[in-house]
Amino acid sequence: MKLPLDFYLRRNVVTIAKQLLGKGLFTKIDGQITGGMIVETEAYSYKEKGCHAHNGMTKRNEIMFADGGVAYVYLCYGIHHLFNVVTNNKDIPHAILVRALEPLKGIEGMLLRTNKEKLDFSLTKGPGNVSKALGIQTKHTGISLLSKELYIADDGTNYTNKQIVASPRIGVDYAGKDAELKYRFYIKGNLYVSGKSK
DNA sequence: CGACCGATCGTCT
DNA sequence: GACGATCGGTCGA
Repeated sequence: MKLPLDFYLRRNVVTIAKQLLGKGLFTKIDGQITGGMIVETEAYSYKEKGCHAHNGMTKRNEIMFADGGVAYVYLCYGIHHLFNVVTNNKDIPHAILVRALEPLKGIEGMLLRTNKEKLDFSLTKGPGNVSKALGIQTKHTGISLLSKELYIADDGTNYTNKQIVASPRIGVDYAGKDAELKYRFYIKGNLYVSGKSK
């Protein structure tokens, strides 16, 4: 079952970021489904400096100002396509960066996209790797998360606060004080969470 | 291990 | 013209 639109339209981006843990993120490209379970997310709100939309709308972040339930994909460092979930209602730019998955489906296809020989933790660990493995690119910006090509599924898995770790976000030093916000969430002990042993 | 570095380009100032 | 919501490799201790 795909997550319903209502899921994304709620106000509290932190709540949604936590609830996305355990959900399935999949793409269907050229008839092949690839994807896995979300194990790590980061919340971004226009109210804090870490967020691309903090200083208002630009060409790049325009889609964050749309109603939730769509994808925001942008190019980072000229190399990596980073995938975000847009949440909240029109004109209230919130987004959730998906930082890591546990591979579930189409592993062969994901290995091909990433030029890997066999499955290891690096396949879908880290936001750049997630997008590469699933074939997500900036052209997918604006696509509905209930679409056929790109969607988030709910198999009923929910994690409790006890199983979720909150920590500061990665790579947002430029946000000053807001870099300290514990807006990064991951499933405790999951081996695909970024930043641990390779 | 940790620190550093190169790749690579669209976006914003 | 500078700089990333990154990654993987290399180098030195």
